[in-house]
Amino acid sequence: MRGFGRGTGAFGRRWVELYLLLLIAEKPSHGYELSTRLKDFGVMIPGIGQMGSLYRILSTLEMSGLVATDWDISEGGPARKVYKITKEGLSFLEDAMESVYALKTNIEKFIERYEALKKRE
Amino acid sequence: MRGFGRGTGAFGRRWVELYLLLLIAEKPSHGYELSTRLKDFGVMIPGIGQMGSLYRILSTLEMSGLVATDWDISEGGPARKVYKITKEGLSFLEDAMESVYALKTNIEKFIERYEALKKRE
DNA sequence: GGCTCTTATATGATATAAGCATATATATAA
DNA sequence: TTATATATATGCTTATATCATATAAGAGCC
Repeated sequence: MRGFGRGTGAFGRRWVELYLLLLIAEKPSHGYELSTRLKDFGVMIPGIGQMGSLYRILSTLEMSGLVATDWDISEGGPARKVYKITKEGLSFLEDAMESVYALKTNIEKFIERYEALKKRE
Repeated sequence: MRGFGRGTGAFGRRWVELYLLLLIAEKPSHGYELSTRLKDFGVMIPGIGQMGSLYRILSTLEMSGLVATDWDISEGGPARKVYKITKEGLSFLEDAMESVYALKTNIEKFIERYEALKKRE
């Protein structure tokens, strides 16, 4: 059993997809930039330790029509594939927020119960 | 891409392990009972839709020494494999709480940023 | 020019986990 | 005797995560 919050298995794939959708909705970005913006959230996310996974997740988002892409060659250096949110992506995110709120409640319940357990000892 | 909070991919495996450790720490239980106690948390958890996955996760917890088991044949009906937390399990849970608190902060940040995005539109 | 570093995207191979079906078995209720 | 609830467990297939590697542009250095 591996640890938590140390880059392996901290979240599930679905959550990473939501994080990416939010980041892209805030501002269109390319994959490499998204990896650094993800780190700013402060909790390690699975499949992101290695860039390969991130690109694969972005591909699935693109294939399912939640994001669209443009190649940006204006900056010099290697070409950048810039992801932007679609209407479908925004409404998917909106629908998914229900689960995010539920998760928050859930985590709070978890903490509450853990602390009750601690007191009991 | 499948949905969230509908039994598929809502959490990661590592979180399920934590939930199970907390439940078992609160009260020793057998697998079948744990599946119903998990549902009481209100958010669907991956690998738990089907009982098979739950038993496999419990096996890994047992193999790694975080829980110990006893067979209970006192109640009638099929024998029950009762899981109880070990010292190692408790200290693992304690260490992991750091990640749980971080997740809470993280989710709050997510919600905050989503709501800021909504206002901007 | 050749060397290394950072930025940037992507795929191959393998290990782990999730999801679905199924097997086994005891007791109770209809 | 048939069905239902309880109870544990494994086989198989697909999906995901992890690790390694390939490709390539530009920048800085010597």
